[in-house]
Amino acid sequence: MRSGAFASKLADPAAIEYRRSEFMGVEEHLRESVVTVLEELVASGQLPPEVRTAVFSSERPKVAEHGHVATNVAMVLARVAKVKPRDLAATIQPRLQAQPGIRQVDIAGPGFLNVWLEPQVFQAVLHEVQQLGLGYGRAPAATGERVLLEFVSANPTGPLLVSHGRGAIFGDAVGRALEASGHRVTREYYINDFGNQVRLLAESVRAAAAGKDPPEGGYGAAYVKVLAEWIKANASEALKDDAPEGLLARLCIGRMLDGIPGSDEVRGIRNTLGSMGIFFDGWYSEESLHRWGKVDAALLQLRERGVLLELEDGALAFKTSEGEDDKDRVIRKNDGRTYTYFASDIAYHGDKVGRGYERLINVLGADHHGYVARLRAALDVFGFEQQRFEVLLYQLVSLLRDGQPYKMGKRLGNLITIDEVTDEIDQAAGRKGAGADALRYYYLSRSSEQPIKLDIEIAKQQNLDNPVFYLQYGHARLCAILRRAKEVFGLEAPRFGVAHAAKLVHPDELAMLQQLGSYPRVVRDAARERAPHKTLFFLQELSQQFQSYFTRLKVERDAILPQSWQTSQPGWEATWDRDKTLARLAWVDAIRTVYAAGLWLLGISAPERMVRPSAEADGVESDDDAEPATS
RNA sequence: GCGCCCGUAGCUCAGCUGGAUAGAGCGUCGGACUUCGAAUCCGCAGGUCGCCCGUUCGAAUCGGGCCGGGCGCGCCA
Repeated sequence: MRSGAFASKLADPAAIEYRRSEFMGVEEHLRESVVTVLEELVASGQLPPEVRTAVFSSERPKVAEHGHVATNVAMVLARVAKVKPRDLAATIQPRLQAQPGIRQVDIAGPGFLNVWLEPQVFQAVLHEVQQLGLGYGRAPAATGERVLLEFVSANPTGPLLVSHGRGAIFGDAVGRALEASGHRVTREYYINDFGNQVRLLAESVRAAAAGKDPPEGGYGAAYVKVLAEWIKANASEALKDDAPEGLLARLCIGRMLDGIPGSDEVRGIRNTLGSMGIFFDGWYSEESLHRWGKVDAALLQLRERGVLLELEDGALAFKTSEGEDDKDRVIRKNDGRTYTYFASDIAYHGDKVGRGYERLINVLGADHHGYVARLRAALDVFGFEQQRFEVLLYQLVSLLRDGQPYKMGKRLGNLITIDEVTDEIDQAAGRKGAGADALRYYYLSRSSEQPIKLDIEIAKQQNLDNPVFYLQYGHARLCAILRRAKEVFGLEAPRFGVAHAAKLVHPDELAMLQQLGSYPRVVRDAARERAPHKTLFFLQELSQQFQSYFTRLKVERDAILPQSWQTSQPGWEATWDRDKTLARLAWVDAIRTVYAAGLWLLGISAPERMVRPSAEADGVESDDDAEPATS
């Protein structure tokens, strides 16, 4: 089951087949070669069969002098083989060197095997990328688990705030990563449209419509007044004293979700998410759980399981303390009829189980950590295996303003919404969607386990030197080369041909092919570890490699496309290596393909052109410059 | 007090299923434009990987203990 253990794969023929069909790049070429050599040594009795249990590395060394790829196999096997690492390395070395595609093998340090490969091994990556196009790196679709991914689920009693953005973006990126590794993902937003907060919103709107202050604990931000105006104009009957119970609340929630046309304050949660490329398959209403009797039904199951406890004061509790939780949790208050949110959540998760998913994933902010044990207890009652339930906690976003802690409050009227931040960046960058890209990049450039400090002012204004534009620029630049090739020289990237590929011999070109070859592994790891930031760091590195190469070519008086200093010479075409240009175009196109695939996994757009902003011209009052508090 | 997360360059962060000389961006300083897109590239400087023990050929990485910070421990959601 452990990936990396060649033994388990050899033991299972099907696993071998799977592995062979799974392209894993240059490192995997060495891994296979090592396995072949070890099998030879086992067969000839020079190594005990136990070496098959070993887990060894095959990776690109940090320094170029250590080869294209290196493995620690001799060090790992030394103990079980009862030989010194360097002696074992010496046994493996000549046989490994004889394997196809391997040019040279050195023994180094405590027993590393440093390996240099033939160019064909790298060039094969180009073939693979061309074959699969944007599907490169992705597992076959719909071969994995059926997953229910619940995220955001923010209270619809207000617009989505920048802090909600992290959960939304992280959850969406996890969903994309899971899909890329073959899982079938259903995205769901649980709407808390029931209970006290909703009632408070309705009362606050009623008060605002009458020109009064909100009730104790109510909502006082600007959007409440906008809601009140809309209700007055479009559904004033809901404000009457004899209006049906809950009508006003339903109208308010409806507007918070779908927005009020033309209003910046109430743009609608669905629209906010949609503008960031985040779409849900389901919007599950808490209120409907009650309306359809699912809460009562769930509690009946709990009662039958004997996990309910009547408290002395009339309240009803779930004996969650029999599990991991540290105390029992009340599900019906001591008035004997009011359910807590936990009652709804029990029913909701019971419903999820009933829908037959193989895996349930909840994305929650770290402040909900204490809630996990409760959910596990509930899922236990419904017979759902704990291993198939995951809670992904992301650490919180703390807001700063000009370096000082910034407290948001629903009554303070100082809410910073996602829309507000993305709008400002859109405007500064002169492109709709730039803000969403920037926010996505910012949140995905940190591990979910890392707390984030977000400075509002910098988030809104510091945008032209935002690293997201570096990535996008890299992509646009690749597109520009391909565009120019076609428009000026009538050349298009050719299909893979061995003769063309053989023209790719520049060390940087081979190194980048190696990098492209590791992309499928990055996708797999990002999905398996629920760590989309790994994809982002991969792309960052890819971009750096290319831009560095591109400048280096210039220094070396070389170029992908013929330059004016060449074409201005009469008869220049006689000395032009046209096949090399074609090979490089194919190579550029492969990089662009992986680039676009990776950006898609992050939900960041991959523009083919970027309009360069006039740097200082509109420089957002740049006199109080720099003070790089954040990022 | 208990639980989870974090502590790596001046700042923001990667690296953590143990591997060779710990990386990137921003910032500082110095270089590279005849632009296949310079929103770029190259270089210099910058580190007790919070501290202490332990595990072993080898620890930023694993285990234990401390120190410091964030969050949680509601009949709120």
